[in-house]
Amino acid sequence: MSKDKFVIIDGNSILFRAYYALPPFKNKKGVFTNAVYGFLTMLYKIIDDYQPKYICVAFDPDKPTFRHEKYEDYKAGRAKAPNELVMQFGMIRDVLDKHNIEYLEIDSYEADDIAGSLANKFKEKGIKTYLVTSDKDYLQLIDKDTTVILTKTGVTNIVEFDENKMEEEYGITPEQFIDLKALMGDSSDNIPGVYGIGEKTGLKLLKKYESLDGVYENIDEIKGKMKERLEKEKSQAYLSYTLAKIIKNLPMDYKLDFFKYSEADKKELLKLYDEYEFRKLKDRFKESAQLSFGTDNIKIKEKEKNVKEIPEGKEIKIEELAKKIKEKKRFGFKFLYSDERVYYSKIVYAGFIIDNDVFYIKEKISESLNKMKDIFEDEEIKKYSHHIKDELISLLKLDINLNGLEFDSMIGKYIIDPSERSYNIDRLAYEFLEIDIHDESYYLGKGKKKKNFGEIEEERALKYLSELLYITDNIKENIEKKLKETKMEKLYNNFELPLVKVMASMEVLGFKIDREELNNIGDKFKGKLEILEEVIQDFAGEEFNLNSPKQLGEILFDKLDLPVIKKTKTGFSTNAEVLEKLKSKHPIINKIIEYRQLSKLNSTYVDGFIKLVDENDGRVHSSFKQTTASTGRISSTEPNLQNIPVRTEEGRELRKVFVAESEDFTLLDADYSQIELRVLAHVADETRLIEAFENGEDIHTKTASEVFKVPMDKVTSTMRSRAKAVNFGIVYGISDYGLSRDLNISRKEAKEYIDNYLDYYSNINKYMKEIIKKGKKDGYVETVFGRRRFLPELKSRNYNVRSFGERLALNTPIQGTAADIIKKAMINVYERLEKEKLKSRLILQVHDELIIEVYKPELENIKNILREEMENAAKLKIKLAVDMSTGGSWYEAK
DNA sequence: TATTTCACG
DNA sequence: ACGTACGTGAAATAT
Repeated sequence: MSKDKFVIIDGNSILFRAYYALPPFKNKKGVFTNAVYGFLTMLYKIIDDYQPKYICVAFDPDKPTFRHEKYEDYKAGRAKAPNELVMQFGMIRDVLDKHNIEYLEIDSYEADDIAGSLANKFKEKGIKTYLVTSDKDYLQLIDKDTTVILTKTGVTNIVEFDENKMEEEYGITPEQFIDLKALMGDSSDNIPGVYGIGEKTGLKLLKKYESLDGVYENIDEIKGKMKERLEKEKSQAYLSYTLAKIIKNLPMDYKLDFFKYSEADKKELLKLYDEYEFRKLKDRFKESAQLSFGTDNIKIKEKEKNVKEIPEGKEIKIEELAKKIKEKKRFGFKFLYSDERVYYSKIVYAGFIIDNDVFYIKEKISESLNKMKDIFEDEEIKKYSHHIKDELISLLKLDINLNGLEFDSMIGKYIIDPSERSYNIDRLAYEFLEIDIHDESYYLGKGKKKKNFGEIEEERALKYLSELLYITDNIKENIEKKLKETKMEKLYNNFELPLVKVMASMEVLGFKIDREELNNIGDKFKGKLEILEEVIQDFAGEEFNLNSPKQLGEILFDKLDLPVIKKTKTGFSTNAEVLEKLKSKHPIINKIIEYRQLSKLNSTYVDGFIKLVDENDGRVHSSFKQTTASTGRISSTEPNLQNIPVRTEEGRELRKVFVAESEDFTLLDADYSQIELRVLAHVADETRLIEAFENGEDIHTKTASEVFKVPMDKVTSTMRSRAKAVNFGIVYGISDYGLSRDLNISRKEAKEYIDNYLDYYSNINKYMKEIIKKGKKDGYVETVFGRRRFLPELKSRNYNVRSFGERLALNTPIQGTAADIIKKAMINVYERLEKEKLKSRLILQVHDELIIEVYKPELENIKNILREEMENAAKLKIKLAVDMSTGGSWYEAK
């Protein structure tokens, strides 16, 4: 029989930790909820993992405690809890009430005294007590029936301390922990301790003399400065002891049963979580969802809570559907697919919504859609959907080129807030309509067992389809209104929506791969890897997995005893930077560097790629994502075509496998020259930089000349490359530390470069200060074209988080504006190729670079078009410049 | 699923 | 005293 468990949580400690560990999110009303959320995830984790029979939460009082009376500087210098956190102390009490969990607060004593006393009182009752906190002071309370659960990092990453673990970690008993505190003090509580004694020395003394008393009884054995200090600060040490000692005998008139954890008041709790917008936590208390389909019609709370059901879809004949659409001239639609990768899937169901009526087709879908070709292609008939890129792709495969795209709820919400984790329809339903629907994974499952829409009950699939269409239809107005209010209508209508078509087109077109060449390169890599592996294991004297950083670390730092440069949270760091520094220490290092590089190229770009070449056309059809990057960039997956190697010759070779379709075609590669620096010059209105660009000067040389204060013709190549790093750094939100690390120079030197730079480009200096101020004031920063990104990090009290926010504030308008510009260029190029009925096609974008597969007879024409559209995509204070080149492969065209 | 490493702009 | 360059995605190992 295992003992009943009693969990006591230090409410203040956990809330504090949660508040600082989590991003500062808030609900729609602007109330911060992060600490409450964090506390609850911890509470639920503890409940799930430990199944306690009894629970109590202890809080600190608002007023001074007996420790303040003993020592007036107790906790002095500690910053007052910010209001955003204080509010949450009240909120968590509400939540605990609804859970029927007891909490205690006792005048003039702290939460740890309550915890200590409770644990002590019930010790003899045959229960096991767990104290949950982020405060190490609690370790003194450990005994055979009392365990401390400490937060490690974040909120729910925890570690258990019992007597054994205590011995292991510190080599002292729990009681001795008080003596340790007396010696070393505690800066967070402003407990003084003895000056000059920290954890290491403290532990050493205790292992020798056992206790504070022991230290003083044997004070003559101790020598030198330490003895002096100990003698001088004796009273302070004993005061510290009293302050650090947790009270264990507060009168507690409670029966154990008082703390018994029973049912929560689900209804009330759900109401509260609705207000706080804790969607995930709600699941815990939802009445268990009816899995049998058909019976779980989701009720909708329309604004004024008149309950209404989502319309059920009706099967319809294509002719009838076409008729309805032609009358209405506007419809929403969505397909459900047989595969996650739409390009490779079949349409299982096609759903339509017209005037809130949902229809579907489930048979002969391709045939039916073909009959609607004229409707889909008619610019005058308006279409909308959620994530319509998928439908554009499957229609393109049927040779249907959709026109009249009016709205995409996924893109709309992305524009409103580009930093969301997901833009799934269930989230939008909740946010805009307060409707709870099941998400896709509810129907399909996830992970390895994930099904597709062809494998689940028809009724369930159709239900999801109806919900999706209904929601999309009904949030359209909300989203469009919001876009108007935030002045992002133009960005949405002129950039994002038309871009969807371009993305779909690139995806369907794909990029031709020379498989033979790819295999050859792969064989070459694999041959070299085998040899390297042997050599390395020879050096190591044993066989081990070279791909395991853990095993490699053990070989390098344990076995070969090389100096440890850096540690990760799990062990030794063995990354390229570290290896670079170890190069001279052992011949194995160079081989490992080489192995790493080749192995990366081989696994990611050879083996990974071969799997993704389409058997039918020999091309890779990467999937482009328009709602992933918070800055407005697009991204590419399966395969990622935006990170094909180029920086090393060995990697660059891989670009030889990216070829034009046939002898009749060639590749045209065009990239913007220094687009981010040009954008910087524009937004900062930095005349000196603008002039440098206008004069066609080499921008890095120019920067070097100013930073190092030498004439342009005296700039060395080292100076230029360092200046280049400064230029990049400025765009990223520079710090002397980052620059010094990057250039392998001292921090002082790095700071000098930056100061010189900002001194010369004074408007950039001004801009940097202003954009941060603006971001703080408005809560967001924006690009030249009005794309916004919210930066709650700027208001964080955590220095690191705040600094991160400041760098984002600097970088986002620059990276984002550049993204806006190339998006516009893509749209214009695409539309021109279409309008002029050219055979050449835009097939790829890599952030500042476009690749067109050109029909050779059109080459000169295309070059002109591309240059024209790219250079005129935006009118900045500086002209945009484009470099172009052509070739049969990407390798040659660069 | 998280962590580490490394490919790109 | 602290601990940082901005934005992504994929593969491999460890948990």
